[in-house]
Amino acid sequence: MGRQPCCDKLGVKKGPWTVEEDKKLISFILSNGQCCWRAVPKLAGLHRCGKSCRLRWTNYLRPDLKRGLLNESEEQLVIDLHAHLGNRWSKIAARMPGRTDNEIKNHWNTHIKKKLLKMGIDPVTHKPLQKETEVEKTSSSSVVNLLPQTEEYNPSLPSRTVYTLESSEENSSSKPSENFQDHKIETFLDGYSEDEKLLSYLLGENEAPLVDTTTWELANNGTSFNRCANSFVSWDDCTTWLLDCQDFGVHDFGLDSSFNDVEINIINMGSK
DNA sequence: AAGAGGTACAACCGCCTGGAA
DNA sequence: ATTCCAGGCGGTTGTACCTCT
Repeated sequence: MGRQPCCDKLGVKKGPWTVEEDKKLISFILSNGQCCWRAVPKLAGLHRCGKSCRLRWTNYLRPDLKRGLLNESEEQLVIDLHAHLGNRWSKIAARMPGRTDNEIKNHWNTHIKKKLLKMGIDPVTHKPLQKETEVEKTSSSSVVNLLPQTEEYNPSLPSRTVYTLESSEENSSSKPSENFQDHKIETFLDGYSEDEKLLSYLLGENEAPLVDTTTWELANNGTSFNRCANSFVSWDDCTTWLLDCQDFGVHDFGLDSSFNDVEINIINMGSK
């Protein structure tokens, strides 16, 4: 007996979400909060699987998402977290407010993995690739000095992966030098200090204060829904339709003056 | 200008887990 | 103790977009 599908496959729409569908989903979540995803499509008037709705919300529509490419500091944090946690993207994402597991996973697979390989670092073990190391030994290149010096894994201490990523431009146009190495380490340490707090939670089972006030201050200062200004290119009119929220009920919740209040509402709903 | 190949990322699939009955 | 189910997770796929030739 096979597992029962999460929803009736017949009549369930697949593929990219339309603006109309997004509107419906947002409207529903704002009105009812996040509960019982299986019921959401029906109640929200969507011909989608509940799972699909949850994914769309958590990965794309949530107001606290940052959007846009990960910056250097974030990339570095991902690498460090990955060194400790492996492919546990949700755990990694939990340490990076505003980022989703899917986003981090995609970024890892498309950017970071390649960069590490290019640097002769095994993206799985975070150690120098065997082949590369041997080659480097014989060629006496200084690049070998830039390979990660990951400490022995110790559950009580966060180890550091001491290398930094270099851009492909850097990689292709400049030869490694001592200065370059220093710069890389400096860059890493700069980024690391910001992330020290988060990293301190890495190896313990105690959860970090994942959603801290700063995360939501982001929402409060009006930047959380500006994804169109960053990279949310598919919604040319994203602000327009948000302003049109009154058409689908935001009015009813006294949220028509400011979407930041809506976001705060979501926080409250989520914390219930 | 057009086709081929590469890249980025949204979305889907199927398995796993934990809680409720 | 067992079964069922919703939600969560990680791997993979599909496709739009970009770059190169």
